[in-house]
Amino acid sequence: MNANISTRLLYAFIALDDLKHFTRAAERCHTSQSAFSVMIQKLEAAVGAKLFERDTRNVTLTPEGELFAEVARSLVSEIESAFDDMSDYVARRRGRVSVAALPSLAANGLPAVIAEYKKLYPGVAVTLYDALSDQCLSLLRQGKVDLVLTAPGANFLEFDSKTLCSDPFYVVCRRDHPLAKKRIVHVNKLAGHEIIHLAKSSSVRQHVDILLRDVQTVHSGFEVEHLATVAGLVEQGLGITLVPELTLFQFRQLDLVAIPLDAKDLMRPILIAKRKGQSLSIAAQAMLELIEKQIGPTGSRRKYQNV
Amino acid sequence: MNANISTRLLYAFIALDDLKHFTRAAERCHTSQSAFSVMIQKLEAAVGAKLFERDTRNVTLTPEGELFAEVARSLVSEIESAFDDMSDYVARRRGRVSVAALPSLAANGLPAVIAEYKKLYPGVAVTLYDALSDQCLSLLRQGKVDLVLTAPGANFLEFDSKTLCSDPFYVVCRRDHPLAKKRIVHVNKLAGHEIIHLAKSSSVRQHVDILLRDVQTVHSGFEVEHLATVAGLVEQGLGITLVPELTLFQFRQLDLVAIPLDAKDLMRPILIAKRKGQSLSIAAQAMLELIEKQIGPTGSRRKYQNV
DNA sequence: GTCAATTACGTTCTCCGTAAGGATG
DNA sequence: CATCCTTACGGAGAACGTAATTGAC
Repeated sequence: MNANISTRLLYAFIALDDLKHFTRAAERCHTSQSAFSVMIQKLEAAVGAKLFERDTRNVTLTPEGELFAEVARSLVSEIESAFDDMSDYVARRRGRVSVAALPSLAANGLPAVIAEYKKLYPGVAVTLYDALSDQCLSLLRQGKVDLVLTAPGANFLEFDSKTLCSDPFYVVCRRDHPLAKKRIVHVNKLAGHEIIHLAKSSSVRQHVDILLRDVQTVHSGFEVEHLATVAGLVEQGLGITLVPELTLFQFRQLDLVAIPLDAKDLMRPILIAKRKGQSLSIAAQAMLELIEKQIGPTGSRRKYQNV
Repeated sequence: MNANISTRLLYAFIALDDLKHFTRAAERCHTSQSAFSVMIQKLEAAVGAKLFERDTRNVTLTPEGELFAEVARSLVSEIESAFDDMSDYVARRRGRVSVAALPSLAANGLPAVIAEYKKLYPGVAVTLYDALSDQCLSLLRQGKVDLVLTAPGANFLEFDSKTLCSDPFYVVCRRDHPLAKKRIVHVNKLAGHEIIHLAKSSSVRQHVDILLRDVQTVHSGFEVEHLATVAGLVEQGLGITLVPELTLFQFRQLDLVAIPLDAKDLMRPILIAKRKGQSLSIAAQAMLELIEKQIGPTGSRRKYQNV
């Protein structure tokens, strides 16, 4: 008794059980009647028992056939539902994607992408974490998220990553500030100005420090955690600040001006990362592709220029 | 996505999931590694998704692969248990046989057969009905029993039947009866004797009437239902009786003598019958064969001669 | 350079369909 | 004699194994 059954045999059996007629059952199975006859014989050999009592007139189940009929029908339905299930995942009718992103990206670029994604694949559950870079990467390491959008820190070799876009820096100041009228500001022009900083741990600050390495600016004494705080401080005229484009939304509503910084070579790269050597689920792959398409390397400056 | 999967593919998948190594998994599946590689590709095509992430060093499941792993393992275990189940039936380790028989056969020949059967196939449940011929056949018609052991009545063409043995008639009388000393009695010698009869509806009586068609016997006036009653009456010297060999056990214990009747051509045939055009279960087939072997046409006279 | 999966390719074998055979009512 | 399952047989396609190739460490 060799249990190497294919689903075709099970379908053949069920067809014959339903129709009790070789010729018609063969038709249902899209095969010739002789081939069908052989298939039934094969199945009987595999099972080790005669399953149908047949002469040229009648086809009936043997007692073992009746037993097998239950088995076969339940197996087929299990197989079908299993495959339907798989097919749902493959077709992204079901599934799950988890993305972690820096708050700036989570608030700014991603919602549109996620909205589009949900429109395309309404059955897929999308989870979004907004967290600082380290936390994002920790989530990725733990397998809690499929994708991470962040600015590069140390140890990026641990992951498969790809630059999505480069986030250029802007000077943000009050409308009545001397710089406010400029169309573009060179880094050197920042000398002597009071700068409101973010905390040293932030990735933005690290870039700013590099930008201002050779410029003699004045430290305002403020090192705050949140951009909203920075915005408040700037609005009160306590200084100006340097932030990447993707965070400019934090300064909207206020009477502030954002001026592109002329330091094209020193932009904050935005990376998308996934676990190394581990492939993405089909749902996650689709998310990755959509993110790459929508937050590609092109066109981001234009979009967010007006604060 | 074509769901025509064979169990071999599932086993291949599971082997690779277990071993994470094509070469070793191929060995477990008794196939070459190249064939195995193709099998996995086939499975992936059938499922419609890449199931393993592999390079020459590492083999890991993709997210879809993990999903499929659950599916595959559960399917395989279902298939295996289903086939094991069938195989139990085929090997008569499990099953059910129901037999209906005339009380004389149920009490006499069958218990030994059933005991032997239970010894051979302890897992098969055996049910025995002892009933009169009509009831037996009714049970068979309803499908409540697989086999019937009875003496032929009308309408036996309705069933597939086969003569098992012929049940010769005996004269039963008291030890002090004139016939008691005979080694064999010819029908003619019964003339003038008082006969205790069974009811007209019994198959035994119908045969007796034929036997005695041309013999002038005296009717004792008794027409009773049960052989035990006949036995009691005979023991009290109220007459003699004619019964087939298989009922003689009813007269044991009593001080009676059974003498073979010299009427070889007029024996009660015992038939075994099953439903027409419906094959027996494997368990029932085995029972039929055992019955034929043990209650065959030979040797029955010897066995029951001494009352 | 070695180990391991994939691809190439020729052989074998299985499977299918046409057609003949045989049984049944 | 008509129906319809089984068997026979030849060809097409699939699967397999050997061996060459590619790729990773």
